Amino acid sequence: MSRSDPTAPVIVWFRQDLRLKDNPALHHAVESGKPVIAVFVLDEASPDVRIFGAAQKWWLHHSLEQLKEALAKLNVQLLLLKGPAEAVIETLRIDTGADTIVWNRRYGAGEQAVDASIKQAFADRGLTARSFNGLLMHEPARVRTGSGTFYKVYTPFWRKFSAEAVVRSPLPAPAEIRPALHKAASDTLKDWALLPVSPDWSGGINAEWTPGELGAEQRLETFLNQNLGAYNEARDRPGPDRTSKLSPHLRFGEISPHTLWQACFDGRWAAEGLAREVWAKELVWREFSYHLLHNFPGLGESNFQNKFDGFPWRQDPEALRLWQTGQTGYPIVDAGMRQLWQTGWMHNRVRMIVGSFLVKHLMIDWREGERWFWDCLVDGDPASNTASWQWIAGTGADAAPYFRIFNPMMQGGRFDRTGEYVRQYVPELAALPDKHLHTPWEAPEQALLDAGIALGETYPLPMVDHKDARERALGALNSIK
DNA sequence: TTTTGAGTTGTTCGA
DNA sequence: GTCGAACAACTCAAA
Repeated sequence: MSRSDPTAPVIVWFRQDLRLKDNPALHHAVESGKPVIAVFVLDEASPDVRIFGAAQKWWLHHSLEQLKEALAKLNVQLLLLKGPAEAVIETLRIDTGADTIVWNRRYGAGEQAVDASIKQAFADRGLTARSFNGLLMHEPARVRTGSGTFYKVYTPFWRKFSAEAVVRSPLPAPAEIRPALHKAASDTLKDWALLPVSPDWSGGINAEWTPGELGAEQRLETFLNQNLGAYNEARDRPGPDRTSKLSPHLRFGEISPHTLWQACFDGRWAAEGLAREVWAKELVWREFSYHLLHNFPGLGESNFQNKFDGFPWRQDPEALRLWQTGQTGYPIVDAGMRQLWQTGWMHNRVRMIVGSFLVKHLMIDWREGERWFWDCLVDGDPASNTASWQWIAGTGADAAPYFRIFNPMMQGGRFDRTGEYVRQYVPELAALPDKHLHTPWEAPEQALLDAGIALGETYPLPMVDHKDARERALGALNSIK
């Protein structure tokens, strides 16, 4: 049992929970009546800890700025410290005389090892370290099948999740916080240089997003008012985008899944039951990804199905580069990759199309795709990104059947029929009529001329033939059966 | 223990 | 154009 000195401060360690509302660790600290120290640690030094991708760093900068401001209004300074978390926290503990630390749990293997080590260090000194669940609606270790194993298939996981319905009401933001008096030093955001310079590629991202708790709430409100009602039918079309676009806010914990779950079933917003259920299922997909990550810690590095360990991935840096830069010659693929580059985000339907293209058409290792997404996505999530790449690659849990190879022309025609999406992100094709937009290489010469397109010059020819690539992939997949 | 039904998101081919 | 079957066989999860 730990002693508790009411005058000794409590450290609130912010991580993937950059918010004041529905923050269990913060809530607990405030309720304890102890003086509060708020800290965020930029840890790029502990072993096996995932380092933020470039787009996430942009987001993190702005999100921390918002959190810092919100805490300042409550007279609390957000300390910014850089270094291996265990050493940083230990120094902070000594400098401030804190006898307690609280945080909301995270689920990557390296991150959990750091947390366990800090917990132990506090316990060894008779001090208190308490963790809470703030990132997920369920604990990944707690949801179990009838036989006590973890779920590997989504649908039964979903059934179990909905049956248990353990979702709690969100906690309020603290009205006031008792700040701790201390002399601990803090870095500034500028010191961390999280924003891109020379070149500053953040213009498109800046225009698209408003990081921070307030931005998250606004995004949610817009979604509930405008798009929840037709979510089930509209969410699959990338242009115009009718998804919630809450993923980066969730990734940084600016809004809690409990808050979203409650909003999803709140009768104040008009929606059919089906629309609510479809959106709820998306929220639970995120939970499922964390369930997989927790129970299979190598999710980001190793094939979930180890029979893929012998798969003949191709090394092809030039093909990878064409995919990354949106120069494959398949308009829907290129539109997606350019949306990613410009805005730090890609519509989910298009993520599947470009993922399938990289893995099946180009036969490039899904880990290359995961890495690129991780660097470019503002919502790059250690669980969702890895689980989804494994899913599309067919290496994952509940994998797509091997013969499910997306046809970019067909997908484009079905989900971007009027070409709104392709025209926005591949403007060099904008003047092409709808019927040729997803197959410019089949357009009559005159149509190309009229549209000002010279294939191979102003827009590339397809880098691979669909039929050939499909057969190659099927053959390779056949070889590892 | 054994059995049984089912499994996010697709494509192609031939009638 | 639309439709249904074929594309494999396997693993999972619950009964």
